[in-house]
Amino acid sequence: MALAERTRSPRRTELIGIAARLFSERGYHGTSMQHLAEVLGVQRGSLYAHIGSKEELLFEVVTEGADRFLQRGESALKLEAPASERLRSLLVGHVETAIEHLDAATVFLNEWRYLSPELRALIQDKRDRYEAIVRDIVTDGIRAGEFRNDADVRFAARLVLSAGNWTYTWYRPGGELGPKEIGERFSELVIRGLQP
Amino acid sequence: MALAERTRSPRRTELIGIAARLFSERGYHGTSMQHLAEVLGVQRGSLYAHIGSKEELLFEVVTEGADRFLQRGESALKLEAPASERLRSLLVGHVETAIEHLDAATVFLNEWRYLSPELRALIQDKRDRYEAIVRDIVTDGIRAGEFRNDADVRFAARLVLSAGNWTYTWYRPGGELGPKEIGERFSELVIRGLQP
DNA sequence: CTGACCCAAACGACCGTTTGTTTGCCGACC
DNA sequence: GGTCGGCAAACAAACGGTCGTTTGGGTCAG
Repeated sequence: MALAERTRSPRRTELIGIAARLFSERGYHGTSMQHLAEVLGVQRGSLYAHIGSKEELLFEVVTEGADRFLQRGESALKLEAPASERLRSLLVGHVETAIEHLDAATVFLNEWRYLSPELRALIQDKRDRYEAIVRDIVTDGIRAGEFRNDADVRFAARLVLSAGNWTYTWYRPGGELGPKEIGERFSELVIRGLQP
Repeated sequence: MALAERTRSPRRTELIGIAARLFSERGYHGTSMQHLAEVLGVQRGSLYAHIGSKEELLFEVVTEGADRFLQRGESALKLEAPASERLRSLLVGHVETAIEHLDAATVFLNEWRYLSPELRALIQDKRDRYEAIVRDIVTDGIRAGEFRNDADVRFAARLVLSAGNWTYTWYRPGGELGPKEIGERFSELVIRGLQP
């Protein structure tokens, strides 16, 4: 059976969701097919009716995480607004994505390196595209005079990504601040740092 | 043999160094005793002459990483200087530590969660102390009027930690910029963001 | 001759994956 | 309306291999 046909199976989708949770909690190598099967309520051999391999499962989860970030990033880039506003939108979207899909985001950020070289390259490509989006926005801001023209674009972009990507390590649901507030505060600090 | 006695054995130290490298490259669960033994040039059972368990090895590496950060942080806190200068010193020291001991730092940041609850609590304590140091410096800066008094201390501290902690994911030795330059640029951006 | 160091072998458990078979449900046809 | 083919889903069992760890005996330098 081709992968594309299996993709729509509800049972398969359910399994991917379970994998996202367990991989984020115990790590990819720390999660066995046995663990996954127990949560799904099935024998471990039965999982192979829905997936081709354990790695395929990791790839699905990582891709899901990557695509969410990329989608949000691209819509922030396309906004008709000043660069600082687009940067704010991107950072808020980033934090929201990371928090609303905490499991997939955690696996995307932590476990993608355990993919085989071929699959990892596909993800690396999406990471590169995302980082390019951030750099483009910062560059626009410098050109428009919104940001200091001596700002180092690559460092500014990395500060933004660092702030967003570390969130999943300390955020726990039910805190006093929602995703949006967190993103707003981060972006305010970062944008102030970039202003002339 | 007590743990304290074994600690000074050169062979054991060598093993811990190998563990730092392999755990950082392949993850804790992705590294087997077999892998470690091969690099040391020994049968895997022989490793147990030097350590009590695989987890003890992880604990040693994580502790090494944690202590390095904590030591640098404490010396930055004690500096006789304005808060902005101490914050700069801390961030530079953080990045330097992360880069100079990239393996131990990576394991400390990534793999500590796989420790058993008892050992993990010991590390969590060090993490808390480190975060408290950052918060203290920011609070001092606000009190002294160096930083905006509407700055959110916890968010500022987290931005600093995020910037520092994400470094290991993208830094590769031999780049154009050294650890010190990287730390300086980050701290400049952050401190600007905090100024009134 | 004492320790530090290591080997060879084995322990039971678990790993990811494959196989052949069974189950229960579906729409199609008599 | 009843029966039957087909099919997705799951089972039980086994594959060869690896896991972390223990044991007992050997080697060799101080």
